[in-house]
Amino acid sequence: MKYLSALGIRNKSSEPYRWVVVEMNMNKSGFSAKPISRDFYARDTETVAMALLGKNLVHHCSEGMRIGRIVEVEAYLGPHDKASHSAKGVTRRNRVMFGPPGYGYVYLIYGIHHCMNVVTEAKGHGAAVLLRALAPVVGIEGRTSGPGLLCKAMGIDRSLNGIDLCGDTLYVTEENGETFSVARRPRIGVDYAGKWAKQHLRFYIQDSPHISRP
DNA sequence: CTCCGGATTCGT
DNA sequence: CGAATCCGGAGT
Repeated sequence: MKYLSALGIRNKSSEPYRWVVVEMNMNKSGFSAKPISRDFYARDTETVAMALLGKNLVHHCSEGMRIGRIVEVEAYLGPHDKASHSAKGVTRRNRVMFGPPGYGYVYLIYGIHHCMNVVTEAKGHGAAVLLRALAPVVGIEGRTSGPGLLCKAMGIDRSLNGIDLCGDTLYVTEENGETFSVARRPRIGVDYAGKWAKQHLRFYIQDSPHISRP
């Protein structure tokens, strides 16, 4: 059963509400928005990366529903991309990247932080898009700019590695927001990757105040 | 088994 | 700029 629902949103009690209209349906957690389809992910990785900008990431976790609008991502193209985890071939850690599209690849970095990716392209390709920053929408506490902080604010950790993003727990939804310009820059923290470090595979919403780095 | 370093963040 | 802190991947 589907509903159109208007959510009143404010991040601080001193701010006015703004209203967001979303298509929702019932699931085990109560209300949820509709996940985008697997076909969306089964495309060229740069295309998926840019298309993710402006969409909402939704997580129904034990503390309730959390939603953030995706404002910054990085594309990791496959085994030929020396900055990608998949450049080392299939391993225990990265095997989700080589699986079918539309699944979450979540790993621990520097022993402290989690990073969340969405798997793209056909099964076996080994590509993904890293989610780097969100704008808070619903249920978010703390900062959301930077891949580790994004995961912390959304309640995402390695227990969600391999999760089906076409399911009803963690997924991406359409958002009817304002139009925006997309900026391209080199990816962050991949200086070891030679010429691949120079490729402009980081995408973000121009002028968003929630970008992790300019 | 040991060793090295990382798609980061925070505090100095 | 260095510490935190753990695990994956490579080498012995």
